Amino acid sequence: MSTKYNPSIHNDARPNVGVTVVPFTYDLSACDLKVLIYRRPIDAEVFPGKIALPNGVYDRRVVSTAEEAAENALMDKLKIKIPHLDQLHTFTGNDIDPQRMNTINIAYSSLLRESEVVSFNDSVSDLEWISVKKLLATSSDMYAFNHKEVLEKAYERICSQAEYTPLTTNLLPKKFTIPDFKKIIEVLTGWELNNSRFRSRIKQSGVLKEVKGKSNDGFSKPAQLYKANPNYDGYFYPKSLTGVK
Amino acid sequence: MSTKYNPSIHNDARPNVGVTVVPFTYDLSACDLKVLIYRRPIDAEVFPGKIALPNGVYDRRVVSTAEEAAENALMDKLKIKIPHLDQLHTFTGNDIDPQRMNTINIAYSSLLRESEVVSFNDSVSDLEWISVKKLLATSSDMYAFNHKEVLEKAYERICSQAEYTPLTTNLLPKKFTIPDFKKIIEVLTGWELNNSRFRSRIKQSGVLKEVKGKSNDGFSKPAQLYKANPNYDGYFYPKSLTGVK
DNA sequence: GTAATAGTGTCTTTTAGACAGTATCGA
DNA sequence: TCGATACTGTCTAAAAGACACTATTAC
Repeated sequence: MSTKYNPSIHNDARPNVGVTVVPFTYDLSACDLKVLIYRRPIDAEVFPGKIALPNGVYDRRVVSTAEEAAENALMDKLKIKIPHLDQLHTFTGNDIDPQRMNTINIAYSSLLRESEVVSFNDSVSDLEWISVKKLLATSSDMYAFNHKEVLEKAYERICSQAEYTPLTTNLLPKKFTIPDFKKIIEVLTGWELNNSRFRSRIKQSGVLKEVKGKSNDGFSKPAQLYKANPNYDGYFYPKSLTGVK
Repeated sequence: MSTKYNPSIHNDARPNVGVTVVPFTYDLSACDLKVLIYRRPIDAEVFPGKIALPNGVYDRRVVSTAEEAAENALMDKLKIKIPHLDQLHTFTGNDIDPQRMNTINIAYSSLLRESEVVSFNDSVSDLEWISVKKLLATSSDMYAFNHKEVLEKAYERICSQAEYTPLTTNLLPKKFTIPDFKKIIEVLTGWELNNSRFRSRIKQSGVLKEVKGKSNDGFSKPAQLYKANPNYDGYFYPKSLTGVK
């Protein structure tokens, strides 16, 4: 690292670098977490027809950060400009690419609101929002690259974060109800939450802010709308998010 | 990523890739977290004389994973074979290297036992174990590359993990006392822990295993020795590690 | 004996858990 | 009115917090 930069000397040492994005959204009516995948073209030279997550090459002539490369990969698929991106993990090794290139794969997860992305479902035929639970039941050789491993890690992370951060509010509409918020945590953690506890914790912590308006599903009591408190920093009621029994 | 691998075509796109390791140890008698740094040579072409963390180039001809490159970087400095490595973050951009090369820096933290590394303190003159708190008070232009940023992130992570995982046991001797364990958590979190609570949690959780023998400092009651329970998985008493007042 | 730190017990306060009960909508 | 879900209150159980007390070492 201390030698002067000389492209012709250094190029040969350099590994192939790519980015992968795991775009999540949450289907509020089905209470199900979904991920965006595409099918590799039938005539692709590697992994034809396999399931893949949005990805791209990190080309230093085109981008200057990996976040930029990840944004471009999402943009390619969804035409979304400023997605919420979290760096997940950097995978390295010879077994990511079938040609056994020594590859570096910088993976991101992205939490998206259903309303912002769902319209693209039908228009592009190789794209699909698919239930994460269903997809994870699929054998890893149905996936391109190491994408099952990436998805597993991203899913594990999001479920774990649902326990102690309000990050999942990024998957809900901007205005949502407490039952919505409660439900998504229950879905991701597998717990059943105590209702009155949950509500008092929200009040105490200030994690949500009440906004004007009520939900109305047309056949039960309307619920107060809230938004995520943008100034809230830190854990979401550290630990008291324990389940019923 | 779908095009066949051809080095001559792809090389030009590839960024410079390096690894950085943040090696931590804990000075039990001073109750102080330390980090291993070296001074860049005076005649180095970049950052001469600056403070740097162990680092190295990721050369795809030499290593096949980033972990391997990180192990080599530590090995260079400390002759340690199998260090405990955690992937921290991957930094990317044009501002890591002064020549404004587009660089990818995969950073790791490493938790080391004092007994295993301290002997190298004196032998190599450009190496130094230095108090993290003191070092972080130093302006970022005393550091090489983005190494202050890397150190800050690693320190933040280790302090946060001290709250809810038993990871800090990797910084203690293999056999240690409950007061030792309590103290390191107090130092890293800045809390003062309730003694009887702390002990009952350790019993309940099974995070430690009692071993034969007692400590003896020569002037107070000897304390029972414990080791980290290798089968313990998950959080260390999720969240009940709250402080005194 | 004292100083010093290890380790336990016990009481009070806080928080979680269970669940009954009230509120507000559509039909 | 009823069915459905939102929301509140109250009692009990469990865990945290404060702190006094006992234990074991060197001197």
